[in-house]
Amino acid sequence: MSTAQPRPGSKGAPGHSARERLLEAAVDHAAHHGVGDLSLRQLAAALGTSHRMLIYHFGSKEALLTEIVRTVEARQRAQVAALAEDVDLSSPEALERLWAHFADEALWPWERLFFEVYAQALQGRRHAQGLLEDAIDAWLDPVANILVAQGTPAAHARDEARLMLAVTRGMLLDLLATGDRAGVDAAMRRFTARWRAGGAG
Amino acid sequence: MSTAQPRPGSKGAPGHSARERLLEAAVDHAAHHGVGDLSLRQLAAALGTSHRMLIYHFGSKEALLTEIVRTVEARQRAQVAALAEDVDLSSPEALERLWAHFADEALWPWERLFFEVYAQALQGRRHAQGLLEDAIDAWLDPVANILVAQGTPAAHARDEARLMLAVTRGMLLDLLATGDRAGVDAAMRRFTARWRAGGAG
DNA sequence: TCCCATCTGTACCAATCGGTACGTGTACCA
DNA sequence: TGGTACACGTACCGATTGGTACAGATGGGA
Repeated sequence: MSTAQPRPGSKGAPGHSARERLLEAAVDHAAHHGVGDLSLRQLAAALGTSHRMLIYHFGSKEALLTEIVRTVEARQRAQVAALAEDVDLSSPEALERLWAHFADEALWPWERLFFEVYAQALQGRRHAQGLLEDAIDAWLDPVANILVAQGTPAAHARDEARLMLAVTRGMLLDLLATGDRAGVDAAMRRFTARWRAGGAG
Repeated sequence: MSTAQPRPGSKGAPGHSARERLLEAAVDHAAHHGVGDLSLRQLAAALGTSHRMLIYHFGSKEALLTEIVRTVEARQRAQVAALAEDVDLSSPEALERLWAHFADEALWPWERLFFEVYAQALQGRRHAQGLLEDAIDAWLDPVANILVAQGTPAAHARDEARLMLAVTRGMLLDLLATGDRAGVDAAMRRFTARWRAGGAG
């Protein structure tokens, strides 16, 4: 059964190859159903293909999971870069604006997936290690730059960035568990207000 | 359909029943090997028994996992209660003392397990839901009490507790991923120092 | 002594898993 | 026209899974 998708075998459009279409759909499925109890057959059925095709295009389940993790990671990084351009970093409300972005309910499936893969990586699962390596380090410089633009002395910027990262992720864990946006926002305000008052220390 | 569940505790020594001994060993095994790819046979082999016994004592794999989660949760809560008694809450170094406790490498396996189960709960896994319900709420009052003893106005205590919880968990995520105790401690110091300076706001 | 409840292991079951063998259809190139 | 490389599905494989059937222990009360 061929779907109504564009050229299945066209070599001229590598950006829309069958493999890339499958990967995109697989990542989306992973975001909404998790990756912990994923089987090739279930995934293939959800994508309208057979598990044989997943093996064919990705080699193995492990390789497919690795690719999914890499894709999620790349999207996250692209998002940070985009945010750094969209938001006026020197604005006093920049931090609130950034938090409002990450707390948006539309991103929850992706954040759930992030924490799930993160936890799997902490337990030594091979396919998740890629995310673990960059989970902290890749964020420190971009966040530090934002903080410097906010007036933080460069000498403390990386420590402050590490703190900011921890606060954001801890708050997201709370938000995803409770769904209590108002309560989490109130707690976050305690942090940003104090940060702005004594940030130059 | 359903096997006849043996009611535990009918014996005279419930504290040392075979079931409790198995559960304790299973929890310990879960802390060191994770719970994501756990099979009854592998677990039974590690505990020196057969998977038949795990089914016999706990009814099903799902029920065993639920019990493991409940045990981990109970231990955590007992730990908080013990800490609140051990540490002089009005001491200026109380927060540092508490953080030093949670950051201790001996607890890392338990914290890895906590985050793994937490993430599974966020993905809807039934056996993990118990932990999710109390992951935030059960901690707010104890932590708020500590903060009040530190001088935080009661009006802000719960918001501050929520923030403190998020910072601690975010920092633990960093620590478990990087193992960089010094770096994480430095970031944490940025938080506690500012908290002490402007905590009464 | 017999009985019954608790506990444990062996052998087995159907289901599902990741992965493979093999045949087919199709688009492009010569 | 024939060839070839890719894309795809059906049917199957051995291994492993959670769970069950059943047979043996063991020990305390009658």
